[in-house]
Amino acid sequence: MASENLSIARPVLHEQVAQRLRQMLVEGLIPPGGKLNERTLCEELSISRTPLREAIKMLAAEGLVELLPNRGSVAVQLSEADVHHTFEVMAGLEGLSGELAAQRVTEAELNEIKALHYEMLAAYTRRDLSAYYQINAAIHRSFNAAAKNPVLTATYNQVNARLQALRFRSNQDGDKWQRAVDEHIAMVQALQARDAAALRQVLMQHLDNKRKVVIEQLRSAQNAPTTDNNASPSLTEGHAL
Amino acid sequence: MASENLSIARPVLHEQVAQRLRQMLVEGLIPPGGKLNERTLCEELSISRTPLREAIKMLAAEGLVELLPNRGSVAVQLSEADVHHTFEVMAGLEGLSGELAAQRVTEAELNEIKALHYEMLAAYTRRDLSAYYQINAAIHRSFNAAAKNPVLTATYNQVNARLQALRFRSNQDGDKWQRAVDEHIAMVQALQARDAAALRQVLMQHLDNKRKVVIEQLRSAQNAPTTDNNASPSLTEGHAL
DNA sequence: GGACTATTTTTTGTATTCAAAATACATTTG
DNA sequence: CAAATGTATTTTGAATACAAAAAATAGTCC
Repeated sequence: MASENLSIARPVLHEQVAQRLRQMLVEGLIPPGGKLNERTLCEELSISRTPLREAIKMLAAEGLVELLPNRGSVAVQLSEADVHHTFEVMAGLEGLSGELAAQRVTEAELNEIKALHYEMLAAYTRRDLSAYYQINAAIHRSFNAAAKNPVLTATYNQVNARLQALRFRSNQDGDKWQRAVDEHIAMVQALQARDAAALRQVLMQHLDNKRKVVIEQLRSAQNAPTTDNNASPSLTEGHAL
Repeated sequence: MASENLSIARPVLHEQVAQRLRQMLVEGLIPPGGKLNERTLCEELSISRTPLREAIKMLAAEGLVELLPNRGSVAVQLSEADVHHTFEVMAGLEGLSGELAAQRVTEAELNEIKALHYEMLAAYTRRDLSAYYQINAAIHRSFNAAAKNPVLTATYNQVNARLQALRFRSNQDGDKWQRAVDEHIAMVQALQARDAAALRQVLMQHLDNKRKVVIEQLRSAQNAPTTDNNASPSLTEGHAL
C-alpha cells in the first residue's frame, strides 16, 4: 500500500480493461442496469475473456457492477434509497475531508483553492455550466488533497464513482445554483479561517443540498422517461460532483 | 444492488474463494506482506487458477492485497502512516454512523444495545478480554445497523477489514481499558438522549484513542520483533474493533 | 573466492477449451 | 391460440494450455 513504482507503467491487461470499463460506465456507454456481455466486450476491446472477467470482478468489488451468478454482470442501477444512502456517506467523507483540510492546508494550497474559487465565480457569472463543473471538481479534489489522507481520498473516489454513473446535472435551476455558489464562498472563508467545524458543516450542507437536487431530478426523470434505446434512467450528460 | 434472491444459494467459486482468502488474511494465516502463491493456494483450496485469480482481483479492489505486475500479489502491510489514515477515516465513518443512529434508532434497537452494553460491563468487570471483544464488536454492529444506511455499513466494513488484519489487541493496559469503557457509557447515554452531535463526538474520540493505542503497539512490536517464521509485524491474536 | 552471465526453473499473464447453466426457440397439447 | 414442455443456442463458469516474465541456479571468467 506504500510501495510506489516509478518505472514506466507497462500495461497490465486486466488493469487497462478495468480502467476502460470504469470510463464506459461513468460515461454512460454502458447504462445503469445495462448488461456486460463478455463476448461482445472481448471483441470490442480485442482481448480474451480471462482479463475481462478479472476486471469485472474488480469493478464488482468497487460497487460499480453487480454480479448475477450464472447470469453475468450488470452496471449498478442505484435506487432512490441507494442514492440517498450514498450521498449520506459522501457527505460524511466530505465533512471529514473539510475538517482535516482546515487543519492541514498549506498557504500554497489555500492560495490555489482561492484562485480556483475565483475561476468558478467567473464561470458562474458567465453561466458556463461546463466550465463550472470542471472547476468545481478541481476544487473538491484540492480539498481532498489538502486533507492529506490518501485512504480518505481513495474511499471518497470509490463511493463517488458510483454516483458519477448517474450523470446528473444539478444547478440547472438558477436559485439552487446561486445557493451552491454561496456555499462555496462559505467554504473558502472557513478554510482560510482554519475553522474545521464550520468547514465540515458547510461541506455537509453542500452535499445535502446536492442530494436533494439529484433525487428531485431522478424522480422527474423516472416520471418522464426518455426514448432511450437501452433501459436506463440516466439523465443528461455532465458530472455534478 | 437492491435485488435479493431467496432461492437456495448455489456456491459461486470465486466468491467462496474470496471469502476464504479474506478469512486467511484477517486470521493472519497469510501474514501482512506475505505472498499469495497461486499454485500453492490452488492446491490448498483444490481449485484452478481462474477463480483464484478472480478472487484475488476482488481483494485487491477491497484494499486487502496489493497487485505487483508480473510478480503476483501480497497481503497489504500497512505502514504507520497508513494505519493513522485508516483510523481517521474509520473515525469519520463511526461518527457519521453515530449521528445517523441517534436520529434513527428504534426503541427496540436502543434496548438491545443497552443490554449488550451491560453484558460488556460484566465482561469488563470480570476482565474477560475475549468476551469483551465479542460484545464490543456486536455493539458496533448494532450502532451501524441503527444508522440504517447499507452503503455506510459496507464502506465501514471494507475499511475495517484492512485493520482487522493487524490483529492488534488494545485495552491491555488497565487505564486505557477503563477509558474505553467510560466512552462506551457516554455512547449509550448520547444514543438514549438522541444527541447526534454528542454521539458523534464520543465515537470519534473513541476511535481516536484506539488509534493511539494501536500505533503505540505497532511501534513496540517493531522495536521488539518476535521470532516469526514469516516476515510480518502482526501482533497477538484478537480483534479490537 | 566473488562477481558476472547464461541457462534452467518457477511463476505469472493471457488465450483457449470444455462443461454447465440460462435463455431463446420450436413443438406439442389442451 | 395459449400454456407447457422439450430442444437448440447462447452465455457464463472453470480448467487447461500456452507464452512471457521473473527468480533461481549453475557455470564461467577474473
